[in-house]
Amino acid sequence: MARKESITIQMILDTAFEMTREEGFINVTARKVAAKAGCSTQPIFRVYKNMEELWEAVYGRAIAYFQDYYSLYPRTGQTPFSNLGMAYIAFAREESHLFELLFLSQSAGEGAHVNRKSMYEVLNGEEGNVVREVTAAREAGCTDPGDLFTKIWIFIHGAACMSLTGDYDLSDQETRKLLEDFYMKAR
Amino acid sequence: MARKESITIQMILDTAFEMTREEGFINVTARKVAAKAGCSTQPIFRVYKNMEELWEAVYGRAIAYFQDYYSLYPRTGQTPFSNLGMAYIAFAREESHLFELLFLSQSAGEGAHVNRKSMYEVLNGEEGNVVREVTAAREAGCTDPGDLFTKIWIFIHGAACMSLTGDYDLSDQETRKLLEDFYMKAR
DNA sequence: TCTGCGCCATAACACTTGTTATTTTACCGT
DNA sequence: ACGGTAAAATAACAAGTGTTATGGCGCAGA
Repeated sequence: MARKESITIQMILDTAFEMTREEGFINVTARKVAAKAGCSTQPIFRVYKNMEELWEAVYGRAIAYFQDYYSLYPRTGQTPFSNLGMAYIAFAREESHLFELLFLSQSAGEGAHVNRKSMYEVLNGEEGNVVREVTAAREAGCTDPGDLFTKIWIFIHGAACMSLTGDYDLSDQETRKLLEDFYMKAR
Repeated sequence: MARKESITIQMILDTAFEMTREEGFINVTARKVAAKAGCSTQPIFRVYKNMEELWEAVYGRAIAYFQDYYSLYPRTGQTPFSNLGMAYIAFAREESHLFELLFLSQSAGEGAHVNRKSMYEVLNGEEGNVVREVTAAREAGCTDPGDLFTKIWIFIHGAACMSLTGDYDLSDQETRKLLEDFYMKAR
């Protein structure tokens, strides 16, 4: 009946996502994606209405990528909080373009941006999680868990953003010590 | 001898800087600057070799702007650290585009980017400054001042970056309390 | 007043962007 | 084998970028 499709939506999304990882969101243009995928720009606009739709798909893929990254990151710290911090900071260092896209760009869509509140909810579903940790700390007569999580988030977000601009030079060991020390004092 | 200059380098730089403040660095193009300055693009390339040179001038102006902002910010806190934090966070909130340019963009030039170390040096020349504060804390038997400044910087930088994406909703009073509480525990 | 130099505006060039029209090409059903 | 049809390639359009060539025009010196 008709010609068989040779460039799938998966190939295009994979290519665009990989380019976002390596070169940053700003460099994901129709022609560059096409060149890297080894085709013309036409298949892109067959499977996506326009570039914005592709960018949104890349954004969704980035969220999933971070969740995988976080869940697979080795838990070497003594507390859920330090493990979260270690993973978050490492993600900013190793996947700076994805970190920028997810946690630093003021996105156009309303509920699209990943922030403190959405992270709190995500972590709530996790086993041995940070939220339970801060709640337990509250019952032990410490700070309000909401406040504590905010303080925690400010700190690890700060370190992560510094690592993004190359302004964070602490080793993993030093970071772990710093985080655990911070948690003990902050709660 | 010749026609008198009507568009000065000051007019162009002023316009470009104001556009960076309001619309962000990315929107500062030759034609847009010219339109806002009420002239053609020609005067721009008379006083600046190319756009990159103008952007560097804007960057320099942004640094000076931040220094003014910081030095004029009211000192309502009880410690130099909390005053630094209040000013830094307010700057990120009120001048988000300038903050992004100065503290979040990985600049091309080597020594151009403002970071923890350069801030440490700037603050060192200040009266009643943060550096002296952390040094005094050390003599009182507390943490190493370098470490303490790093911790301080991580925290205020984190809050500032959150405020950039609208993910920081604490009032000035709450912020001040948070910072002073953090400093007392961290040192 | 005139002349010439240099400022400024207009227009153009070369390039990149998203997007779309047109044409070629390959496949599946007949 | 052959047509039709959808996919893919080619090419084009409109808009926007930095930058440069061209030409008018206004002001200082004569």
